[in-house]
Amino acid sequence: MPEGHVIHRLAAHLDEQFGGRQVAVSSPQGRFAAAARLLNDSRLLGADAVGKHLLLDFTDARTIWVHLGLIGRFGFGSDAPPVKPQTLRLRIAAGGRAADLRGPQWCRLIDPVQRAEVVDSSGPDPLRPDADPQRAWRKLQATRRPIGAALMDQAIFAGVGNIFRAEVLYRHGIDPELPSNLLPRPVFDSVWADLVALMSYAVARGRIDTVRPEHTPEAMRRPERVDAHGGEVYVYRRRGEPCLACGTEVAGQVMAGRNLYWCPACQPKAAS
DNA sequence: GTGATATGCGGAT
DNA sequence: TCCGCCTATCACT
Repeated sequence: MPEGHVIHRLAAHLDEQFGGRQVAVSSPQGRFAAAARLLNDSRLLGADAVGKHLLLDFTDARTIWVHLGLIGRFGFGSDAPPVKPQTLRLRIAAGGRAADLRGPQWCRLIDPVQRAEVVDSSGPDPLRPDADPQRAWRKLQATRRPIGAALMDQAIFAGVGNIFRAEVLYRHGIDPELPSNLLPRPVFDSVWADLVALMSYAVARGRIDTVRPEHTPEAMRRPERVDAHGGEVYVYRRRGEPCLACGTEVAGQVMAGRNLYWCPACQPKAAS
């Protein structure tokens, strides 16, 4: 489920439901049991998101560091006995409500030093008001790696994932193979502003929409047409389908270990 | 039932 | 560049 917008929504929701409250912490699955016992009945001070990292701060300088990975997810419901306890890594409950974490890549108890390391190792996060895009710009200047790979690097663009990578490149007509250090500064500024806008919208709406009104086919406006990832997109997972703007077949290729999609006509190679 | 796939990442090769 | 990991879902037999 997770690009940065999902984590920011989770942080806000957890904060709203459990922030400032004494909470029951458990690990029905057992894999987080020792830490859960330590935290049980203590107070959750707040939840914060940095890129794809979710940080749950408790009293006594204890923090739960959650990274959902590819398949992790939080579910919210009552604190009735869980349906599949064998996969329930972490439950946080108070007032009859529970937040259930399953399948995370990491769920660890960390101290303030480790917490600072998580924050410091992240690049600027377009969803955070304190983000400094200049840090991303400097890193791009120092590498010839394709911009399509750099966008997946959490030390450069924290919170950007495979959907936003494909979509922001498409919306700016950028060839994914373009070396990062050849990206013109005005284009970078525009990409950053677009990430802020697209990701903020995704936080607010709980889905990713990137298609401009003039490119939205009538058939796509119907709710039932909404894609499995939960929104309307130009190229993500549309390999072989016609580009919404020009009709060219959307291309697909693995880059940085993940499937990348783009339109060869709208995102042409730079003339050499 | 089986296998492929998924908005991710670290470690081995 | 490949592999393993964590879990759920969906297209197949």
